Amino acid sequence: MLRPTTKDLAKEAGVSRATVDRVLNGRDGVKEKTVTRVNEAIAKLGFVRNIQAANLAKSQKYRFVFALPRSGDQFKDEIIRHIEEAGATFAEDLVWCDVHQIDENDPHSIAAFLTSLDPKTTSGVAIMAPETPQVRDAIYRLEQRGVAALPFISDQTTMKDHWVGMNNHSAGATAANLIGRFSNCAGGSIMIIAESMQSRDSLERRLGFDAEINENFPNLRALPSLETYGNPDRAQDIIESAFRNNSDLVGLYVLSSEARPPLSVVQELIGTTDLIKIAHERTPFTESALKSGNLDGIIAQNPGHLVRSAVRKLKANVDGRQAKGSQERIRVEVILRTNL
Amino acid sequence: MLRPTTKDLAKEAGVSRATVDRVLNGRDGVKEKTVTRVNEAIAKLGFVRNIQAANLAKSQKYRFVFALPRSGDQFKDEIIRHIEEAGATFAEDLVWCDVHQIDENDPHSIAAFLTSLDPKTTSGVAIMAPETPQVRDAIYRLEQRGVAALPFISDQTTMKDHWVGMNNHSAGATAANLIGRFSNCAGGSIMIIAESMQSRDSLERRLGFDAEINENFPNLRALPSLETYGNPDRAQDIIESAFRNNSDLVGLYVLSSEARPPLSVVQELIGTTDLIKIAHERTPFTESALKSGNLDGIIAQNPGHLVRSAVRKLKANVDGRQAKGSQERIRVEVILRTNL
DNA sequence: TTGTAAGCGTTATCAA
DNA sequence: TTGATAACGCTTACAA
Repeated sequence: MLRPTTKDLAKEAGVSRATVDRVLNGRDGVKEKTVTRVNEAIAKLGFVRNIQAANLAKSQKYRFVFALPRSGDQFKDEIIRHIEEAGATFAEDLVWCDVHQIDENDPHSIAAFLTSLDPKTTSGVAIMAPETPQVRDAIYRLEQRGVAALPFISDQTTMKDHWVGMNNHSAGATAANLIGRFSNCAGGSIMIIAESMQSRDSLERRLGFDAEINENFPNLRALPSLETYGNPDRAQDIIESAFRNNSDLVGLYVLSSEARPPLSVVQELIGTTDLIKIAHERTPFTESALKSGNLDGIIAQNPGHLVRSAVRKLKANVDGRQAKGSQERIRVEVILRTNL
Repeated sequence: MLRPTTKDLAKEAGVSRATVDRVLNGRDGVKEKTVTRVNEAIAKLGFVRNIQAANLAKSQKYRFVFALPRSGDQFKDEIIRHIEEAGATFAEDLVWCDVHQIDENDPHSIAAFLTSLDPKTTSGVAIMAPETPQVRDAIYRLEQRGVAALPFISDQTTMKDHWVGMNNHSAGATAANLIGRFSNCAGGSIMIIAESMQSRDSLERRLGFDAEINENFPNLRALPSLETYGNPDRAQDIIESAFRNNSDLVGLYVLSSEARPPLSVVQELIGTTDLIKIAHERTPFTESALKSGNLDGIIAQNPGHLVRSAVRKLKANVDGRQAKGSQERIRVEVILRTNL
């Protein structure tokens, strides 16, 4: 039942523990033949290294920075809250988490920030920012310098599936599915409100939404996306005019992560209504809207899970491991009044 | 940035590290005054013990047993699969997981098994079994002997909120909510199929279901629960007769964790239909039923999360810690065709 | 290219 | 009631 140690490996391979360590960590300056012998011993004994002991010896500590947009509302607050909570949870693994605010619309300043990170003090960064050439390059250079980088919530195409966040296509499709099924017998049009359609996330949600509507709900029609650009006056104007011009509305989909600003406008404009309303992310606002019947469903990604998954992935990266499979998939959660 | 160590504590309190260790671990044979001094030093320096180093020194290993019912179908298989996966994930924390099958309907044999567990080889047990006096007592004695015990999926009232599983009242209510909203304009009755209504879990789901229907869907009527007792012939009979006697059916709720047996019977009896069907737990069967339109929604608890949460809670218990809050809440998940 | 020996932060076994 | 001292499994100077 006792796992073999480096001592056992050393004996088996007829070398010292220092040499075993060199092989285990891929350091060079070891004869090819010795490497082979050690590797054979590893295979033969079924050696699994004790990471905790290794960390103890190295006095390894991890400091991770979460780079989040300075703008934002309650969803951002939730994320920050969970970063703090994760800091407490992972403290025993010698992990520290910090939040750094970035200007999401200023790629140069983001790149400058990433460039300024010192591998000596920072083990990794989780980055929530839209994809731009500057940021993409900065991430690349960061990893060259030995700082782990991980796209967070906002996708970066270059990183393939190395990122943390939910499948936005599926999220949009699920919003459409809910509106379609909840409206059942009725036909009509659906208003879609976004902060901006510039980001990949928004596009994917919209694509998923349209695909689902077109495929399964022929009597529903998704209107063009209204973009608020985070401007309350503009939001007021375009939403009001959309209500005027569409008398057959049956549903409303708030596609952006921060649901409060647009939904407040809507609530003020039309008050209670039997319009079916779906929004993203669980926050104090969406939660209470759900309870009061002002919202029919929330499509959410679990903020705690997002943060912990990011920490585990960054840590695995630093340790030179692969993060474990199914745990890291971020679910597209459906939250209704009954499963708050 | 460096955390204080026992060495710092010893210096601060003017004692040796051995004494610090005694105080930290609540061992006795230390003068009251010394204890106070060490505790003051802990508070003053903000000492946080390094569990990894402690485990290394103790050569601490954790062996957890999952006691699962021998009967069961695909949901049980999913659980077992995730126990194996968790075994791999937690291997680096020196955690081993084993599965042991129990006869869920034979409380004496369950109690005997629990009694047979040796604290030397077993750190804790996660128990999935209905509550009975015998099991309750065995759990109590188990904990006296220093083996951590944790009700798993099946609730045990005596353990208060020390268990792992979803809120079954909320789960039932969510099933009702979905059927209610999906059926929208239609009124009628809802068939409810359970394996048995003996267990607390079933009762709570049923209570939640009824509460939601009564409160929010006055035009719907939940029929008495059909109990299959896990017997295919009986299932066939009672389901067939229920279909005969209720011409106004609009929905069907399979309340038990294993949905395949009853749903297979239903599929054979009525084929495709526009009856709204909701079942529990994500398995290959329910997944494919959702895809093919034979099922409208799944109410699920994430099996991987269940297992990992159990491991973390047992481990925290062994370490004499409290498990961390929000991470351990098992969500009532709603799974639709679009967010599989 | 390899080995020796000290050290990481805790616990355990003695002896005092 | 306390304190030395040696582990635990691994890394890391420094020496050979």
